[in-house]
Amino acid sequence: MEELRTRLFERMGFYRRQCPYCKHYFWTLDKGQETCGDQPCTPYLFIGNPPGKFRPESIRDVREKFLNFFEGHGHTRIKRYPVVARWRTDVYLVGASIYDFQPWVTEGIVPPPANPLTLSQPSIRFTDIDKVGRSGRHLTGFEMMAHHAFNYPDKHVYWIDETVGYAHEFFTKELGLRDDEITYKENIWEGGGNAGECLEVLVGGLEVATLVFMHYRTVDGKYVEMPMKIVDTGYGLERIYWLLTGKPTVYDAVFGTFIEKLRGKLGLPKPSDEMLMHMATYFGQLDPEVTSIEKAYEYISGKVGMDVNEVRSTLKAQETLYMLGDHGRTLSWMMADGAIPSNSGVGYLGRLLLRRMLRSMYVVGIEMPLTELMSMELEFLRDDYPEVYEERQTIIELVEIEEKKFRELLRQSPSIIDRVVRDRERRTGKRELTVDDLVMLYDSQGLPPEIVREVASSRLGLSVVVPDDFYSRLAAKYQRESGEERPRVDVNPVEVQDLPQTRELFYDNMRLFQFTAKVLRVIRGKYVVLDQTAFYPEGGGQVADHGIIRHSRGESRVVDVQRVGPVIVHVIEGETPMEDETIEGVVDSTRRLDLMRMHTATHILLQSIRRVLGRHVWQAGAEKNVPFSRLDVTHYKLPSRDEIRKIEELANQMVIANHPVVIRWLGRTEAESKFGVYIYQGGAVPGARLRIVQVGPDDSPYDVEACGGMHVSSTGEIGMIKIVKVEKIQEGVVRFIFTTGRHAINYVESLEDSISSVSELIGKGREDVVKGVKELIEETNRMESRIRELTRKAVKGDIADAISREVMINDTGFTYMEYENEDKNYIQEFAKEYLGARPNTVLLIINRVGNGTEYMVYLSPETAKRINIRELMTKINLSVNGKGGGSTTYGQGFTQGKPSIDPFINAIKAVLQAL
RNA sequence: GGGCCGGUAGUCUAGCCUGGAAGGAUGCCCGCCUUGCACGCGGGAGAUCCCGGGUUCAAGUCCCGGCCGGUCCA
Repeated sequence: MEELRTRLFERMGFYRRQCPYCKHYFWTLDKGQETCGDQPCTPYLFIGNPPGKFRPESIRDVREKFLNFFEGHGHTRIKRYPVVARWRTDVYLVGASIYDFQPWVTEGIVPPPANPLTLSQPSIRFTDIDKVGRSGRHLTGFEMMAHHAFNYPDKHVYWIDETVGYAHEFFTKELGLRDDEITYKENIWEGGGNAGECLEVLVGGLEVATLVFMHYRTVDGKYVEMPMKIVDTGYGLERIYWLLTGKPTVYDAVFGTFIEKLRGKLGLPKPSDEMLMHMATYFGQLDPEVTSIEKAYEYISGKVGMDVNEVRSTLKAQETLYMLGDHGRTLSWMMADGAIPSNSGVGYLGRLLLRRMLRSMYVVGIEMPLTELMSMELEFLRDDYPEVYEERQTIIELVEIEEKKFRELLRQSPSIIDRVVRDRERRTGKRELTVDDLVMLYDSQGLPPEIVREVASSRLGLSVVVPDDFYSRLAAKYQRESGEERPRVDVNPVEVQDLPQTRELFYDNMRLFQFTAKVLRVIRGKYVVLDQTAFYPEGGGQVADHGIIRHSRGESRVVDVQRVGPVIVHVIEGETPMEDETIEGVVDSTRRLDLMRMHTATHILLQSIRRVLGRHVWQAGAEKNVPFSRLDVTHYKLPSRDEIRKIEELANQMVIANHPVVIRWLGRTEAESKFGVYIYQGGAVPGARLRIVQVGPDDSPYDVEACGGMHVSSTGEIGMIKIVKVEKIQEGVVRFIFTTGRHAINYVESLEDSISSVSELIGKGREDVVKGVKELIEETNRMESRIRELTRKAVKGDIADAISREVMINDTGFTYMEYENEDKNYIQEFAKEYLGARPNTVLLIINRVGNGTEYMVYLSPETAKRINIRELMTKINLSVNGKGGGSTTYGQGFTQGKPSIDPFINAIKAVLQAL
């Protein structure tokens, strides 16, 4: 790596040194400085002794100071992006400000919203989640303040000299630090397929900013110079604020008032600043793994001269408070952006945070409901993130649902654990829980080992050893790569890669249903590629067009249309056209117009759902098909009947209003800044220019999305939007099945038909069907109880019958009943009653079914002590050539044909006589 | 997207490994006790054992498929 010499360093006379510990080179004005100034080589120097002259009253002061400074230096301030990265397919969350511009801006395909620009981007990283609350400086959520400059070959903005100059000026002039308090450490930065040299800005042992000079692409592990040179800086807002306050930890600086308020409510002990300082330096420098926590407590206990147990309990509680502050904020950010806790996707990351919070609260014994804690957190966040506070109702409701699930899990945990213990005991004879059991409990039930240990010892008197590396053992279980997507059509891209891109006539005219084209290729007599087509290929959730292709040999039916590489492939049935000939294509226009109605209706419906249910609603998938379409959205519970009605009303108001549907192509950056990332409902859309579909007039559009689909030109064409069914397809995702136009009419008519049929069947007028069905059900109930009564009478009659036949053999009674196709339940009831009345009797029941005979023998428990029913059954089996067996009081067998009852009777009598 | 666990009266749950008449708790109904209520005691009703197929003389239990719920990981 080349040394990063800049004008600033030369002008001011910085020294370049190498750190003896980490071997990194660094620049400093402090002649006596030996180490690089970063953890773990240099201890914190600022705690209790903040550098600089600027003393911010709140974190907002720092943010404003930064943004104002760069605005004053020719940067345009832009709005922050959401934390949920819907414009990207490769990540769920924004982890840095540069994520906002990847890959389209960084690849040079679209221009940035401004150049240079500055912003403060809330970012989320889960990589150091285990250290949050403990290390004193790690957070899952932080704001990355940044200034970016995008240098093109033909347009240079600025590069290293200016960037380092700005940084130094900001820290010295704005924050009032001394020149020699700042160290610049050289390093290499890599990520997201790009790389570049970087300078880490260190103050008082803390990294407060990173200045990245991105100008390589990583290809096969090698660096390839790229045409663009990007200044990618990241200033840690929370860290800088921490530095300027000199508080023991970043959490005290950022979440201080929240934590103290919470501590007050919970009545938890407050650790001394000295304790916190030792904790922060210890954990800060050693970057400990989970295993060395106990040592840390001993070390701190020695340092402050306090009992280790007291230190442990105080600091554990403190860690939890810290972690709650951080996780709560990250969770609020995510949920306000529509990440609903669930078992998959970005929702799982939300649940992970929630579960961690609940688990820690349980371990420390905090009994406050998480909803209450989150309400406090949201009040705390109110001034900095008003847009998050806006969504508090949804957030609290989501937390409540997850908390309920957790409590339910806790409630059931004793019986779940008990079952596993007994299972283990049966298998190995030992009353214990192995590590495998703990893994299984966590993996399949979500029961964390901390809770299992607690429950096992208090409820089952079992001590459980949880290994220190529990969670990493678990991680080892999951090392597998994901499968790739299966192609939708059996044509390999290689087979068509030499062909020119198919001209897409449907984008020129969405109502072009007849066209002529040249056949470029026919593959295996089944797949046809044309030079141009009006057939819409499956995409954006809209299914493919159908129709016919007329050619010299006759007609082919088009049954599917798919994109393969640069071309559109028509899947045909029937006669095959010849290559190079000119054909006539005819799109099934009725079907296509139906699909256009469905597609525009999907946009209207999505917007209506969002307006009724809330801004957390995002499209999670859709299929526009006939006769029914479906739209999956993120929502945390099944909408009520009332909400569904409101959605339907709102959607149909748009239909009736007959608004125009405007389609235009816009540059990506322009579209984003005009309409926001809401436009990415169908997922990330590639390309520099986006096809923007706007429903409603320009002055007040109802819905705007980036979409490649086919649409009607005014909403009135849809005719009607009818929601057919609403179901929860997975945690956090609700599916709306709906229909439009003539299919909606058909649907309503079929409902009418059903009502008519019911009305006819029950012989009541259409207005009285509900009442009529109610009456029928009541009638059925009455009849059921009547049947029960009659059965009881029949049983009594049969009992009398059987008693009259009963004989005594060796002081034991014997009798029998013979039935034809009798109900098993009836036989059981009879036998139960009979033996209740006459316990000393052996009861034989024969039931003739189909072309065979079932035979049953019943004994009371008393009689069963004298007679072994299995032996008895064996004898009967032999005498009638049947099969059967039984338990102690009940035997059951079956034989083909219908032998007389005598062999059954004789076999039993023989056994009784032999007693 | 993948793995694992589960589905038994209105509710909660045992039984499943090792097939043999589906048990308990709670709630409900009736009675006793009580001035009344609560408690207590006695009795009663309440289950297509998620659905479908298979194996078996016999399936809640074993096997296969599906549906639904939970959970962990990506």
